[in-house]
Amino acid sequence: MPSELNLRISPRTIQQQTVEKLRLAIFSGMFKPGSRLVESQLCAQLGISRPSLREALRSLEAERLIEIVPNRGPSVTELSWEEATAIYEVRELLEVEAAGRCAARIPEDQLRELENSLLAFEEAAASRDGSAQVTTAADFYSIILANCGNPILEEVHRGLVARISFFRGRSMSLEGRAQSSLAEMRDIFEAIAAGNPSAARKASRTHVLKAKAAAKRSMESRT
Amino acid sequence: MPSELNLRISPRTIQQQTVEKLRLAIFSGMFKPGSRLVESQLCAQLGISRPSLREALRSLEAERLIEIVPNRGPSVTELSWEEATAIYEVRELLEVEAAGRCAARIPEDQLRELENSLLAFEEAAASRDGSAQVTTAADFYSIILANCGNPILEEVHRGLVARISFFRGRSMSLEGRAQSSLAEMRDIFEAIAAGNPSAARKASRTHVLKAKAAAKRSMESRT
DNA sequence: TCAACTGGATTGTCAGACATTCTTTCAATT
DNA sequence: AATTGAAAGAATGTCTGACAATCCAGTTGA
Repeated sequence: MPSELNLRISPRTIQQQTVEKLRLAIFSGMFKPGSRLVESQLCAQLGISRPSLREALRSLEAERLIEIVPNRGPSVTELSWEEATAIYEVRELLEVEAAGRCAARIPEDQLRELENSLLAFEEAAASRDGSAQVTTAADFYSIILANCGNPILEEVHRGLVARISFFRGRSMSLEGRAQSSLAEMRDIFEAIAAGNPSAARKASRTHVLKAKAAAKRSMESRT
Repeated sequence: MPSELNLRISPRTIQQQTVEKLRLAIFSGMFKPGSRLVESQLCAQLGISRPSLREALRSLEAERLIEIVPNRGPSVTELSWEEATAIYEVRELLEVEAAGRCAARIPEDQLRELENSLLAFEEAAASRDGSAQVTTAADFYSIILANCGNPILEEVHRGLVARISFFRGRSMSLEGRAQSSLAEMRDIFEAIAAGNPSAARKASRTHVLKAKAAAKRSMESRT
């Protein structure tokens, strides 16, 4: 019996549920960047006590999704364009590597999953449902990162992408961005399906660079 | 006046101090990987209340330095060699990139700082003081990462290096490792001083790979 | 107009409490 | 003898309530 298999079933603690709910609230734009999070209000809304909430907030702080200034309390992290650029650059580094590795080692069934997620994004892109576009695109990357063979790469990437969720949401709603994004993702998929690492890397790099450019445009156009 | 300059002075909260103390305790090996951290004991030792401690623990959990299993409490994260390998690989990715960028843009005064830190490591290497070796080597990388022009790269790198502190401590005490490490770091320094990015990248890659190999040896030799 | 002040709101921190869950021990049964 | 089951003790998850320190905004006074 493989000793590494962890069969422990973890009860979902209030802290975990709170982190997840708040994270989603931030991703969905319910809490906008810069807005303050008042503890007493959140406690009431979530129906939990202050100690539990504060634990959850510390987790989110460590993820850099919120900032906690002593004696002023938590607020949703506001990313400057410089910081966002820095994140896109590191994301490029990681994602390109992951795409390359993925092309060399993805198993057949996962490749089909990847194709399905691409189709799902295609549908979302046609539907103009911004939220669905962001979600399905995220699924697509997830599969690539999950199959790159390096869980740390995956973990770090997820953390970074989470921090630019705000930009991703905006840029995806840019005129024509979803369609060109689809074309880029198709290129990535085909390179991976063909088992061609260098092509996958190239396509992936192109995609991230264009995503960054789109994010920048979306920032400049409507403040 | 530059509006980005944040002049706010933050009072150091108990939570922050606790995180720092516990982090140091883990780095120094005072709390060994896998060992349980009992809340009541830590509260007594640190002289703080349980809510404050638990907030600090959540921060450390998010940094992956400890793990908190529901109803079992926190324990110091125990890294398998596979996970450590994955971290070394991502570290390579980041550090190589940073060294390359650093070579192209480091200012004169920082270069001198880098040289000083190299000298400090040289001294530590001669002294056989393991703890000083780890510290001074970390300073050396810090300066490189701080001058790569990408704060996110720096941040992610710091987080990863923190997680393999245990391995670093062990491998540095390996016979002759400090000396060869010194030679590798000198190569990196010279490439950066010469403003030669590709040489810096190459030297940096060599260094990380050898560090990984040394860590592996140290794991195999003594349990 | 500007500076100082004051009051309310919010956070940082603590103490204490209790139900739930885990761990260990020990007895009982097969 | 080995395994199962029960019980006690310890540790965690969570809540309530409290209070001092700090921040913020609006008011007052110069």
